[in-house]
Amino acid sequence: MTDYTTLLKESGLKATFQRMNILGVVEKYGHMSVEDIYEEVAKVHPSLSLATVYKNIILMMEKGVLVEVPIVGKKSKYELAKADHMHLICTECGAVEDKMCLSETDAFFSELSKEEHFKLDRRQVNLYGVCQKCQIQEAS
Amino acid sequence: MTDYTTLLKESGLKATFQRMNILGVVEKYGHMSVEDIYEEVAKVHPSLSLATVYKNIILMMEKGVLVEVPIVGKKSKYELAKADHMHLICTECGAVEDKMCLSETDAFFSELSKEEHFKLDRRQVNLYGVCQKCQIQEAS
DNA sequence: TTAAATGCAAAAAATTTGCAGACGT
DNA sequence: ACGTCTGCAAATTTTTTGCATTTAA
Repeated sequence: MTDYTTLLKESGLKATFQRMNILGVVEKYGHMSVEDIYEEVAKVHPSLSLATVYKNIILMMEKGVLVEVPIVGKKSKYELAKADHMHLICTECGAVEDKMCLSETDAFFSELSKEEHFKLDRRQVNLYGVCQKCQIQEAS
Repeated sequence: MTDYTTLLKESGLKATFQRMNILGVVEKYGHMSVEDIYEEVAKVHPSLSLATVYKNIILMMEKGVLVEVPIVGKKSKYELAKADHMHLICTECGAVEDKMCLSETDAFFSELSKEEHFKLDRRQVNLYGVCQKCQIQEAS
């Protein structure tokens, strides 16, 4: 998906240059903090205001276009809303990688929720550790 | 466990009144934000400084006594370090409930990490939804 | 006794707000 | 043309820091 204009309009938002670019960099890099987004979009739009980034992240989250990924010990990152998935988070380099959710584990979570009379809405699975790249660098 | 003095000393920290009380309220309530902790401990120690709470949370996390629980759309909460577990988080009332990790799902995460050459250190499973109590209130 | 911890106040960082002008539809 | 959005600057909120004093061991 790359048609941000349609995505925004369907969400009841105007397709501004700033919003298109926010979505663009988030899709390109996968997971970005507020600062990350600001710095990256400012490259192509130097007059961008940080306040605009904040306002849009909040707005786009409300509209279900962006999703917050809170991370232990760091600032939250944001990603495009997409099919449920898990995150492998490298505690060395900070990289966040998406992994498909495992249908097996999802089944267990659904079942557990049912037992607990908990109306499950959203799962969040983050695995923290050291990615392959950082392991190799450490070894040398 | 209630012997915070031993816990702190074994972690190389002095057992101050402030620290004992921080651990006390965190254990009592389960999951608390920085502000929560400050307000609660200040009740028994009115001269408490918010800076002291911040400093101690950071220190106790470094020593592995406290653990951060980042939550979508809210400030992080903190809990006592304990056996790995998951969280059921109510998006209505904010309650956080601990649930034992499922050995079945853990096995899948370990296996996935191995496949990905990811050195898994810590799992974080948060299920967001509506707790039974809030469902009942909504119905009425 | 002495290194570590506290509390305060000030600084820094992060986020939010209000509003005038610009822009998308 | 209209209502929304942006950018700015100011206000708030959150978190960190430095330092003089106090405290646990």
